[in-house]
Amino acid sequence: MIDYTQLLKEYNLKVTPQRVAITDELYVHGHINIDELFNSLKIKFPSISLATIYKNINTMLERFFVVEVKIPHEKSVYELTKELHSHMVCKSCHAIEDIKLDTSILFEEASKKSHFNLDDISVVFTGLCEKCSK
Amino acid sequence: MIDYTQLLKEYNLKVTPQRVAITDELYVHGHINIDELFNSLKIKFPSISLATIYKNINTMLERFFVVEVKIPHEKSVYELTKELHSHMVCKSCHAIEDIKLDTSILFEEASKKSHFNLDDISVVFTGLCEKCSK
DNA sequence: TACTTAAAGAATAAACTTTATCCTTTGATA
DNA sequence: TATCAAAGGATAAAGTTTATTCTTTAAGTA
Repeated sequence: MIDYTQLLKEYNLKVTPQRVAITDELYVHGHINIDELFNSLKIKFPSISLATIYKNINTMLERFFVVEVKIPHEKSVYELTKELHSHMVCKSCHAIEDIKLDTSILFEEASKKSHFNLDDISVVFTGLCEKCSK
Repeated sequence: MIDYTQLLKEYNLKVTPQRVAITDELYVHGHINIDELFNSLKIKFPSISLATIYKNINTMLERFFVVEVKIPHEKSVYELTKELHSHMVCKSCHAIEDIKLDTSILFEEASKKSHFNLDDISVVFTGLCEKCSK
């Protein structure tokens, strides 16, 4: 497992074994929901409390160490903060993949057509992944 | 109030006063969450049950009469099904506005860059509305 | 227009999800 | 190594959503 000590410290998060494990799960899976995270962590920490998962995810959200991704018809998932990207979700197997796209044109179009002062965009595609397309 | 009888019937939804009122709220507000809907309906139907709101929203979702919109950092809102459009959310007053954009370029880019078979897109912008920008 | 029936509404309980509380343990700093 | 704020675990409490039961009603039909 990668050493996430430095990364956690950069976000002013005290380095605990549970947090390191959460970070690793997020890193390995890319996107994970609360239940999956709880079940994964229980392997390493059989006595871990669900409250610990919630508390950690919440403080990690506060510090912008992680980001919540809201997906149509799915439970929210969490991912490590990284540069702006979009998501694709498979309707069949529920796999989630990142994709880097140039959203600037859409951003400009929206800014021009509306009176909003926009500063962020969230794009989620739905469809079938390669495996499920066959 | 507009007569929503025909519209409800087209979606095979039995026409009840509560459903007409829900439809009207959705039409008037554009986007509304469960709490707001419950509180609005209580004015007309003081004895309405929260379960009625949930049951109706769920059957309306099943029949594709309404759609759930998931917005970063906000409660889910519901809207009447209409042609494809995007959303803008104000970080300050939480107002939500529809905007019609050409997402085909983005759609094509994602289809080309990935191995997903994409069929839907959800775009949500965040920023400040006109009033809150001042 | 009255009759019949499946579906909807209201009240309430139950299930599920998230947060709060309390006490113990531990990581970070000196 | 000692100190202390913060984190973890157990559990209760709060909040959200669904299920159950019974009553009422919309919609089709005679």
